[in-house]
Amino acid sequence: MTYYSQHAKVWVSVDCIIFGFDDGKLKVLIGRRQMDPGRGEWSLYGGFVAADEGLDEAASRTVKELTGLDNLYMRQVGAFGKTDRDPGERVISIAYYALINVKDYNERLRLEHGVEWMDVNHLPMLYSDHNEMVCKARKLMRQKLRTEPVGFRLLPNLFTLTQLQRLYEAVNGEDLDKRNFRKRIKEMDFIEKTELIDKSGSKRGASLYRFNKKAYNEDPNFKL
Amino acid sequence: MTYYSQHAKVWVSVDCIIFGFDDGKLKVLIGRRQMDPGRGEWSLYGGFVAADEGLDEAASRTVKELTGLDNLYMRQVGAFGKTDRDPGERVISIAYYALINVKDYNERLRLEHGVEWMDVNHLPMLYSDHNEMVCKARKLMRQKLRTEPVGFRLLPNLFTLTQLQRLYEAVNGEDLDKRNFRKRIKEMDFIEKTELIDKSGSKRGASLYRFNKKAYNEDPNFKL
DNA sequence: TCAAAAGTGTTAGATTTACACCCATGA
DNA sequence: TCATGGGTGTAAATCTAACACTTTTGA
Repeated sequence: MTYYSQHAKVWVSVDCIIFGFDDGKLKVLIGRRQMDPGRGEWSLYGGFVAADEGLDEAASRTVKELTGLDNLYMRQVGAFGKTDRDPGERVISIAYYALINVKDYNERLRLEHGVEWMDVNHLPMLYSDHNEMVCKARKLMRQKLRTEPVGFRLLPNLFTLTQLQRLYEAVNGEDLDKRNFRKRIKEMDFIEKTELIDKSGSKRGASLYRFNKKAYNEDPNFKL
Repeated sequence: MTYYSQHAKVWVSVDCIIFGFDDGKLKVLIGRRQMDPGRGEWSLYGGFVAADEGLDEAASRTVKELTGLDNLYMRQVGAFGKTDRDPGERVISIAYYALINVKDYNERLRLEHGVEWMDVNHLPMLYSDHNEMVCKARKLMRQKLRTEPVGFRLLPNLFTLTQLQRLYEAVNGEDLDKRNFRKRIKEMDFIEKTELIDKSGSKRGASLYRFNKKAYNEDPNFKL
């Protein structure tokens, strides 16, 4: 006790970079900060870590509070701890990113919290070091999407190959060749074609696919 | 103020995974914990983050305290914050890894602190979640070494190609083909051959090379 | 003289990239 | 009937991986 107590305690918060994919663009949920300091500035959504709560827990709770969604794909981005990062007090913040399907986010709930989806390529200045957090989150997320099949978390359960391709284009910031892309998809047996057709995106209609997690676990050979 | 003060404060520490390369093996500095709880257990070296100190700063200070070394290559591994990770009190710890040349570490100083180099593949059980920290640090470090020329930080300024190859073999955990390895090195103009010969490793002697940082910045094409 | 590490090119196979046309349908 | 997005294969180029012998020298 004495050993600990000679040192200072600080506040620790979590900040969440919630990624969504809509209109062919990678987006992030941001809102106007409701409290001082920094009231009115664009900001990520965050919250304090409670005394009896782990960091991952705090992040999940915070995202659920905002979106009502559970069991999301979330990963830690890192700890941000410059002494002057918060203009009010010393607060160390642990950033997390989450992947959600924008359609799963209830519109009313979104408006209640006053947050909106903003194109990650055209973000305004954010409160404190939040732009840095988004930047690092993007890098990690991109790397993850290349090597693990988590991109599906940004799409509906059923999706077309064009949707999937657009997603990867948005994340990597470069166009992909349609034939090469589809060739690679065909090699991954856990991306299953269904009998269903989506007619919303074209007159002809496109086959809907789904990600089969079980099949992936049996033969996890993913690379994009 | 009131906004902050309704939340709990916690202790925040840093823990350092200090990597070295010796005897063909990747090693980590660990020592017996000198304080309760966990006195006597194998542990990483760490310290508390002071109120007026950033996280990176705290990590650098801690490593300097242990090794006397400055300006090391250091990167954050992440925040570890399970509520019960520290048996005494709630402490959130931010892990950092550092790369040092073992020859730069003064032996007397090492003994004074009672730490030793241990093969990263044969670590004992460590205090709290320190094994996890090492594991994550290794992953990040390996990824970094593949894509950026930072491996040199684990070697003397002048090194032979065999030394460099052994380093990469130790980090990646697999043997490399000598000819292919040297072919790749030759393509990178910032790895410069000097006129000097090292006779310590063989009768014939091997050319010594050096990393030219300036040349790298002008044409940063690294891949191993 | 021989053991031990240094140094050096070529080739087959695998992977990656570039590229253009027909199809089905609703408006 | 035509505009729109869906769907399909091949060939060249590049990259990767496998492989063995000669050199130097101190012991």
